[in-house]
Amino acid sequence: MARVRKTVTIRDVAEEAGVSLQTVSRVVNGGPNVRPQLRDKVQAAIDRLGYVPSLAAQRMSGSRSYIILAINDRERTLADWRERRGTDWVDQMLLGGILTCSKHGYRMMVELVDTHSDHVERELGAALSALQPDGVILTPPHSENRLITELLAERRIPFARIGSDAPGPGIPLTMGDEGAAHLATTRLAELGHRNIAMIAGPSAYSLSGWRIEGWRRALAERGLPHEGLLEVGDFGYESGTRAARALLDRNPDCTAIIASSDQMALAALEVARDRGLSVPHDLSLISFDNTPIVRFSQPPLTAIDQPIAETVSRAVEQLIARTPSEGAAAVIEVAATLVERSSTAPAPDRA
Amino acid sequence: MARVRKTVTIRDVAEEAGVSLQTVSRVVNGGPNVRPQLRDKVQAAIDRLGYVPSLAAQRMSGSRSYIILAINDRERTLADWRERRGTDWVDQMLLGGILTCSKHGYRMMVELVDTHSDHVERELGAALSALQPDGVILTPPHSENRLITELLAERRIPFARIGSDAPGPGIPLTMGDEGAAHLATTRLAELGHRNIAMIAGPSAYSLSGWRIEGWRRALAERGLPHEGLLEVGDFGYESGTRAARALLDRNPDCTAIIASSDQMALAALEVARDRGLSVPHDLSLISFDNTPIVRFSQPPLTAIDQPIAETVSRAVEQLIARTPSEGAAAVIEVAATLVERSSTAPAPDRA
DNA sequence: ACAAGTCTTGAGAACGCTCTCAAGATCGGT
DNA sequence: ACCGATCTTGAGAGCGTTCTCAAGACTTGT
Repeated sequence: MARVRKTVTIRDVAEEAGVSLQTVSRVVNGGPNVRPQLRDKVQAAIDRLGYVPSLAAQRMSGSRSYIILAINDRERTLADWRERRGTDWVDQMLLGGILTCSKHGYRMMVELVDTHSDHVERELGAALSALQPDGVILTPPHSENRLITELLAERRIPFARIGSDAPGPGIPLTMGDEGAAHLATTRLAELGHRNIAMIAGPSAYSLSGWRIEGWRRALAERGLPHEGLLEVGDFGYESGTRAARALLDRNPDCTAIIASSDQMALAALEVARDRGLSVPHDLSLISFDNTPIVRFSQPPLTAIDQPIAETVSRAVEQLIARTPSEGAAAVIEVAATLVERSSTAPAPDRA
Repeated sequence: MARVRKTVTIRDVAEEAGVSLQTVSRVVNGGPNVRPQLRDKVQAAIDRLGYVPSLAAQRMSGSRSYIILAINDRERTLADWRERRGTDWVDQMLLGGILTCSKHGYRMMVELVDTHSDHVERELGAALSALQPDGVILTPPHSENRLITELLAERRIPFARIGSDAPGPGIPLTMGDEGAAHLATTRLAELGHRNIAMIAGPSAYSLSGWRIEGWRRALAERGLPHEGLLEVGDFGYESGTRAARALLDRNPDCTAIIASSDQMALAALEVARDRGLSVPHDLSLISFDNTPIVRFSQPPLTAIDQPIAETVSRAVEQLIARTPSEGAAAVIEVAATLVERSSTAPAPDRA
């Protein structure tokens, strides 16, 4: 491959191959109706020159921008990040997206948007105008933000809503939260636990509700109680501490807790330790997320693995396929799985 | 702000304000020589229409692309990510970069490149041609990859080399590895440890060497031994297990270990536990990285905090300032700090 | 062998922006 | 007031690509 001094343009290739710009463009984009012989000749010139089309120019000429924009909550992301909180949400999502994007010749960009501000519309609008992405991926808690979904629908930009199953524009994807909570609860019930508590996430997240539902359903199926066994946190460590304390104070018989985030679970673990409760001997713990921090705690936590990367990957594929997003797309569900480690054990005997 | 149906272009603004395109462009780019009165009028039109210049078009017209490209090692990143290994390198780097970029109106993109393949040049070349970034950030182990740095220099794209202090094109930035290792070692020596071991990283990373140097220097300053106290790992958990075992087998008197990554340190912690050694009572541990996993282990680990975000942020700023990268830039060093937790204690008495 | 397609190729405009350069307006010094 | 210098504004070209549309080369059916 020849060393390149100046940017190689489609014009250089056309000249090199002795054809018109249009023909080169056709070859590059795999267009039909090009004689095989000519196609080879052009391809050879492309390889020889190391030509790669400029994204900017492609975008300019009215075709796609080949960019997928992923929207994250700025506030939360930054807090997690600055304090090294241990959420690998961005990691998972970005890498899951990047991989799938690049497989299709797309690129992924991350945008942090502040949900609470009333600038949302402006911030997002600016990003959309500047980037003109071919698709947008919304993550909780943006997924069901009216302002955002409407803006996107209005601009006719295909978008995916992760963690939302509501009808409306955009492709909805969920990670099976109801089922996962049901699974975790059932697993604990099978181990003999009868007072299974839940530390839920904030109600602004739909998935918080789904998880509560799954937990309730499993409990109801077995005639187990749920009164007084629910606490709400904000996914953060401190809120987990508060919730676990309240739960344990109120329910001396509680032998199992499901936490809606790894951090809250770790906080519960700490609370248990403080009170001389052994995990899993006296108290079983299951967390949601399965981020890396949960593998190295003592004991390592049993956790529901949220298939973030896989979900984002699916979202990207949907967007690239450009499903005619109009007409209520069916909800895509990527199932979460239970990763058993050492924080769960049969309920202690105390007949 | 008016609801936008079609993309607002600079032309719309010009019309709205009754001026020429050029004038709008000047106002947008803060150009000089525009009468305040006119400037206000144009600005009003911009706000009214919600105009935001298209990145693609800006790039096309020969100005900057407003894109900074961050290059990461594909293999390593993907392994870490798939197995949820707990490196928050990408997170830190991306977010540190995004924040600083957006502060200056730039965007950051992440590219995963495979160092080992001989396609490096092609892969990277393609990314550069497609994106035409205004600057590139190289992370270890790419920072000193000749093929890459030469390609970048040749294309006259300003770039930063993180974790490299070698002379040559590109802005070198380091995180004070030598000093950090020296600091950690000294701290342990002050606690009375006399046999302080190090589990280093692979030699392909310059920082591995720097850390060894810092450790050696601190040891030498106090007349402490280093023979047989060095093991090399690959930053991964398993290699840490191997190294810790070898170290402890060979040096029964070893009471402190510095590991060149959190995962290797956690592995050492596990090895200690297996052998009935209490951390920090029998064995002190200090790790490099300070990723979130290290806060929730038992005990939480004392660690050298690598200021990745800050470093990337500095790199971005340098690139945007477009220092005439020619002419050996001075090495920029962002100092690492020691975060003391509970894995370090005075050396056990065994006179 | 001829009209009526179908393939293949190319010419030229268009995308939204910034650059260069020139023209008109304003200013300062004598 | 007058002339050159400086400010302010605008017209037009050009960036690298794809789109539309038309022209020429080949087929095919009768």
